[in-house]
Amino acid sequence: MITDKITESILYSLQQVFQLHLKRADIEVVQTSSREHGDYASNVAFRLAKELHKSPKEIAEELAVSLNATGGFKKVEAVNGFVNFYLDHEYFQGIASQILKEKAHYADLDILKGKKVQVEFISANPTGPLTLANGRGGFGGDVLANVFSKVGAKVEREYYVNDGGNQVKLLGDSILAAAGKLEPSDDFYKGPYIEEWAKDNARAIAETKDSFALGSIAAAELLEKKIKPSVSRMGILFDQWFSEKEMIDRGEVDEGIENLKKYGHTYEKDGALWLKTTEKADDKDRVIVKADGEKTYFANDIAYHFDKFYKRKFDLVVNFWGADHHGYVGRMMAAVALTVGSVGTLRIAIMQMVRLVKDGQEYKMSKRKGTYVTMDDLLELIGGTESDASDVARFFFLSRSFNTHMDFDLDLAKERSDKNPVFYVKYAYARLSGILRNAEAMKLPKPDLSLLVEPQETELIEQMAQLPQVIASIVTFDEYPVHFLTFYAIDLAKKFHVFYDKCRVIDEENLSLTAARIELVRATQIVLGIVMRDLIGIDAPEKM
RNA sequence: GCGCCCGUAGCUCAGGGGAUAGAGCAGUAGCCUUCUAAGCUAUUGGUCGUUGGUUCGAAUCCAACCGGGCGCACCA
Repeated sequence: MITDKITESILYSLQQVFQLHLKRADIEVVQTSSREHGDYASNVAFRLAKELHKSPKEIAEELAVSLNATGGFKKVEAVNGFVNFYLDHEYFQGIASQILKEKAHYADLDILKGKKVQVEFISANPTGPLTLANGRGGFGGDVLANVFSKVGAKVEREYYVNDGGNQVKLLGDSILAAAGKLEPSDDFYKGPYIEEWAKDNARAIAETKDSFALGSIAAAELLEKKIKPSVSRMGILFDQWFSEKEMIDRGEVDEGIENLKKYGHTYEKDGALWLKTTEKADDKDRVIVKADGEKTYFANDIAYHFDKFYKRKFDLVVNFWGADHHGYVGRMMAAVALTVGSVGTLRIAIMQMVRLVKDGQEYKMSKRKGTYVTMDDLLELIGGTESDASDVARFFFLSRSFNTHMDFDLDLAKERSDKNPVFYVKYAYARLSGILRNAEAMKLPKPDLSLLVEPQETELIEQMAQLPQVIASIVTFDEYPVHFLTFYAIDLAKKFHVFYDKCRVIDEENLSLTAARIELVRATQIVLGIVMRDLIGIDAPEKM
């Protein structure tokens, strides 16, 4: 990457001018926000002012002299203590030919090369349809998995199906209540799908002995007929649907508890079995076997994570959880820290809540009360083809940081097809493709990229040169900011639209320039294609 | 009470110690005999919740406070 090259040059000059031997990590080089400060800049002079007993201004100026002599840049300038680097056209032309050569492998990195990585997301209880909150986690997890692949990991997408706990019994009770065989309760799930199922399955209700068994039948059906189709509509393909119930039946929970006991991580108190999570920074110890002999959900979850790390040997596991479960993070991390050690790493990404706004008012969602908006509702509301609707939703959810409490305006969802920037990006791709179609039949000379010297051309290439950095920061930053991708896509589309406006590509009078610009268009199509299809996961249309 | 997250343009949101704080939408004024105007250009709009602190430099880091969301089970 270019920043590495600049860093090396700075290190060399520091050695020459000040006899300073620093490490790469000590030097910061960033892309400038404005062209008048060059292409890249470093603040190294500020950092060294104290140590060298000189003003940043002086240091920067001396460095600039040295860098101009030795660095191989078009120009290096010292401005008020900043050292600004100007790159020459050859650098940008080089990036363009690199993209043309590497094609879909452009910006492939090896940060997680060969690592076995799992992303577990959505994992909504099979007691009802997917909601908007599931949409946020769904798209986020799917895209993070894409990014992991791009940096060399072997990735698996997993949906944890909670089909073994009390919520299944609750589902059974809810159905019995809907069928009039049980007193209704506030705790029960409500919603049209409960009523429907109760009506369509009178026989099963009559014949099935207990509510857990009944709930199991309903849960299995909800999973197949509601959840899986929604997931597929969202364009998500899971490698694994991991059943909690089957894990329990295999005896993994009992095995896990025995191991916890064996290694001294537990103790008994008040008739219950406790895990010493406080040893790993949890607020309090947690019960894993209740006084009545029942295992807690936490016990199952520990076994589940044993399965991930010991049975399936993932190096890195990322769980996507809603903010309403953030209180659970401490004990889960503690349990893994206590038992997994350096075998693997667990990371938990927390999605903040999605707040629905309807007619300017907050619309309260509750699965229990049956007031919620499903992913299917949303996709239908957005309209258009199924794949368009999914792309709009995907792009919208991915345009916010996970930390942001999102407002989702349902009234706007309908119009969003015109206003969502996803179409801006798609239009850029369609334009690129159109130009290439129009040029297909032309007889062009061998392209000479050194003809690409217009500022719009350089800026377009520079934007493409950023992609590796963007991808690297997503996997490096703690919160996995996949929303960088949608912002990047918009920026790239913008640079292209500007180029399109200022630089005519197909020009019968100037075939050599046409040939060079066609190459640039090809490169842009490659990069935008990577971002849209391989990373964000939306369709890149050749025509609109 | 304790913990996590948020407070930035009229609205929805970016901004992970640097130069003049940005984008989309909304508003205003322009640009189609030329590769797709789903586009481009110009422009209006800000006490970055408040007050202190750290720093050469703070929207960004720290502390306190004010607002808002979500959690604090031998539920899942």
